Amino acid sequence: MRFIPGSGYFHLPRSLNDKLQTTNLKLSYLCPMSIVSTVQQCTIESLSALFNQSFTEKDFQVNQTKPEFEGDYTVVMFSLVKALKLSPDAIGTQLGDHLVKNYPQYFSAYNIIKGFLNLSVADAYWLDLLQKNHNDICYGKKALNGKKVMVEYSSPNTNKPLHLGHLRNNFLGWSVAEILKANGYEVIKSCIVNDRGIHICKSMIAWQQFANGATPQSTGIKGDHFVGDYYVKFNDAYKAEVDKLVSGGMDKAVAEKEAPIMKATQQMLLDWEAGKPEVIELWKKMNSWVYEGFDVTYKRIGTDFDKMYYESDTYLLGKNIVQQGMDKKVFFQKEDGSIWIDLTADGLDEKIVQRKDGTSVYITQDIGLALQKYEQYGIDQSIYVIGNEQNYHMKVLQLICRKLGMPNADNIHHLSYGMVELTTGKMKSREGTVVDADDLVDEMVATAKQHTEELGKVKDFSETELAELYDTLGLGAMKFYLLRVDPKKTMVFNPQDSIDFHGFTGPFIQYTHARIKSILRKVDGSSIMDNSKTAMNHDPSTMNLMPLEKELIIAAEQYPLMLEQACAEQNPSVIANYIFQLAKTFNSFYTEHSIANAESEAKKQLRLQLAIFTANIIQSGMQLLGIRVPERM
RNA sequence: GGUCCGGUAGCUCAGUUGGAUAGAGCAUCAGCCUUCUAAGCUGAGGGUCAUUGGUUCGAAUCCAAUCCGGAUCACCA
Repeated sequence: MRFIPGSGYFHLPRSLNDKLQTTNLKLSYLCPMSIVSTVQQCTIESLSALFNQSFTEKDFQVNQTKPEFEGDYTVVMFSLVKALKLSPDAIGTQLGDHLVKNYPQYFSAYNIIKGFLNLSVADAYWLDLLQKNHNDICYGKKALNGKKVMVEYSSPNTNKPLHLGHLRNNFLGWSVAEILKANGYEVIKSCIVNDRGIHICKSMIAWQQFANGATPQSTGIKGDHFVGDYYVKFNDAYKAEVDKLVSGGMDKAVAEKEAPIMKATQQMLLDWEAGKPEVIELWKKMNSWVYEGFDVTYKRIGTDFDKMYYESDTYLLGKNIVQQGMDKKVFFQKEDGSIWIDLTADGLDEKIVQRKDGTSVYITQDIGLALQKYEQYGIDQSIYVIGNEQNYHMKVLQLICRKLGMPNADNIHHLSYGMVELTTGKMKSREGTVVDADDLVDEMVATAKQHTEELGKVKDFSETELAELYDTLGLGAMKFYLLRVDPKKTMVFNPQDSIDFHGFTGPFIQYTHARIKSILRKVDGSSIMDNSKTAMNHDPSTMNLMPLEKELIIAAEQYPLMLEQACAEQNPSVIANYIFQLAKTFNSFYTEHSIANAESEAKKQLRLQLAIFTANIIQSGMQLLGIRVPERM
């Protein structure tokens, strides 16, 4: 899963070069290799020349040099000591000499401190990199690789509106899909809607009993919230009925089954499965209300899908698979007729795959849908963005698929993300502590409005421009807040932190972008084009990079690697952390050095290129997180 | 109880294919706007990397045990 550096065009083995002639992968090799890979390759070649021994990039470590030492990248000597039978410093001296002598285009100097070989990368290398890439809006992205991936995410229930937990799922799924695209994969974003079942019937029954024909239109309530309200009403009524039965002397467990509203709900589920027209009609009507509401929310938060699956269509899938499993003796039948799989040998339990009444359970549907996805799209990988509470379920799903010998079994991947908790603990719908998605978006946008008005920098904006800016900032803050944390970890949602627009936040990065754009507006665009090459080429003496200039190029150089790492780990937080680091570096640079009024024309062109490079990467990286960046703010 | 995941600064999080004195943001304190947007920059304080032992030139990172927290182990989805 981890990214392995070293796949650039530099010194490709002959066989691989030959391969490139005949495959469509050619383009992905056209991007220049990273400086880390360059250091590795040069080190390998130097070691071979010096000591006549062959090493691979795994035999030694290349790190970025710590700021307190002179140099840019560091080769750690210790792991070579055994093979070469020399002291770390002796190896370092020979290697450093050889590298600087034989690769002057890459290395300008070296020093050795306690077994660490610190290499200074030649300014010419950085300048070349800057000139070649600063204007490339596709910098770091890869050409199509012919692989197809499906990312299933969001997966809402049609009985209640989206909440904070769904937001993490939506942002994560969307972002991972975009990151995969940027790395050359063809991606199908899909969504399975849980639109049937007992929980859906609960809100239907409650509406029948309490609504008196009210609709979202008649009440002015957004459709998903409207239906969600009846789901709550069901639970209130149900609890009241159970309490009444219990106080009448009934056992609680019995009361929970005997409560009239629950019995009515169960009957409704049977009627639904039997296709009873008035139940189907009500179901369609209420679901359509929910979808109207979801559409508004999805559009607002920027979620989209290429393929929708509905559980009402897929819940019967997998039935024939049960029969196949019986034939293959993967499943077995118990005396009561129910069908199971024994996973105890794999450290799990027995798992039911078909009820005694012949109906299929959740996991069976999932097996069927997994196969359908594969057959419909021929996908190479199938990613499920699902909370870690379902780790066990997904493990079982994959295991069953394997045992059934399904061709797609190994392509299933559970992108398991952690729950979002509140500072007060977990969200609990029963205690009313669930943070509603629509409310949260409104609050973030309102906060953006308030901050913007306080600062008063965009007083000339039109109403439309202002509304767009508030959306950009509010949603940017929210998405960044949820995506900056490693997906697999449980995270805490702190309302105060989430509406902070300073520091490690989306608006901080957006602000950096707006500042750059402000400079670029002030500098005549044509002068950039006309003067850049001539000025910079004619004045090499002023081209000695200052520390912050170099630091910024070094950071920018790492973007392609970050994209690969984010893809390999399916982890947008890699990009969030990186872009923040880049923006921070730019802000230090910005404070220290003037761009428009630089010391010389050459420096001005250099810094303009740096600013453009930074803005392009910020824009590109933020786009992969689903965050827009403003021209002004 | 079985399985899995986690424990790093007051708070929220980086850092984990083993590398130099463990980093950010928030909060606290001290500075910086007649010069490209101060939603910014600079600096200070703040750590038993849960605990103990092991592996080795070197451990927050790998291994073992323990403590603490969470998830899961439904004829629910």
